[in-house]
Amino acid sequence: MTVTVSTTAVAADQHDQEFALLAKALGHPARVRILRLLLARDACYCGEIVDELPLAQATVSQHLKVLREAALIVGKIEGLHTCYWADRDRLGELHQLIGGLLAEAVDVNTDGCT
Amino acid sequence: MTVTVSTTAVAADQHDQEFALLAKALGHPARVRILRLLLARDACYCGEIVDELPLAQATVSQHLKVLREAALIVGKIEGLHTCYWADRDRLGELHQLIGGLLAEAVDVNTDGCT
DNA sequence: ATCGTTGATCGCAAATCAACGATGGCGCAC
DNA sequence: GTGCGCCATCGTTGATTTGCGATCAACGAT
Repeated sequence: MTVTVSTTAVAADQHDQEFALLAKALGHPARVRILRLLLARDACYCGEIVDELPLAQATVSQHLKVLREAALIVGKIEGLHTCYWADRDRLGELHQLIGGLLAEAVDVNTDGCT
Repeated sequence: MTVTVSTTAVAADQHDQEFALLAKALGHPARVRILRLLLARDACYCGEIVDELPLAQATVSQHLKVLREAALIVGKIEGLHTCYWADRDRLGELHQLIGGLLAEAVDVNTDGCT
């Protein structure tokens, strides 16, 4: 087991990695749109998502894959259709990560340059 | 002035655009690291950031540019040095955007597929 | 005026991403 | 079995990103 003494540089790096991974997955409007759609609808079929977006089926599938790899959404084959839904907790993780950043040293914001 | 009636599709698109823009800027570990560094230190010179990262000066400068373009950080030339600091409010915007997403329809999370 | 320092920018190479048509697997209907 | 609809994946194209050395502009010091 690794020592969990403090915010080691290594641990922080992994933090950054995780943060970046999540942020990157949401770094494209189409993917934000898809996630919003899934959050609003609780769950829906891939076809509905394709219908909703001005993109080819292959492209949407690609975006879904990126979101899946970031674990922001889950897909389950259901006979003919594939059902997708958002993992709210996973998005919550990103929310918390940012919250953690914002909490770091909240004090004077005036320019301490000079 | 535009009508602010409801969450128009167009407005939502702009929302997604903004969301993606911010997320994309944070979609690289080095940039997360830089932002963390600036948040922790309130403000610091470019050189210090370069020293802190295992990257060449040109690369760091490039990352700083991306963060600047996303308005997540601010840079001010100060004689020889350039002083950078984080815009906490801007990061807060992303935080809120995610919060807004999470708020959308918080109910049954069981699979409504079948 | 000529350095040395700082940091932004240019230009290049490698890697990755975005979008799409085409293909293929899989399940259902016949 | 054959055919069809759904969707993941492959392969290709063009655009963007990443990382870096080299260069350049601005500035302070000599």
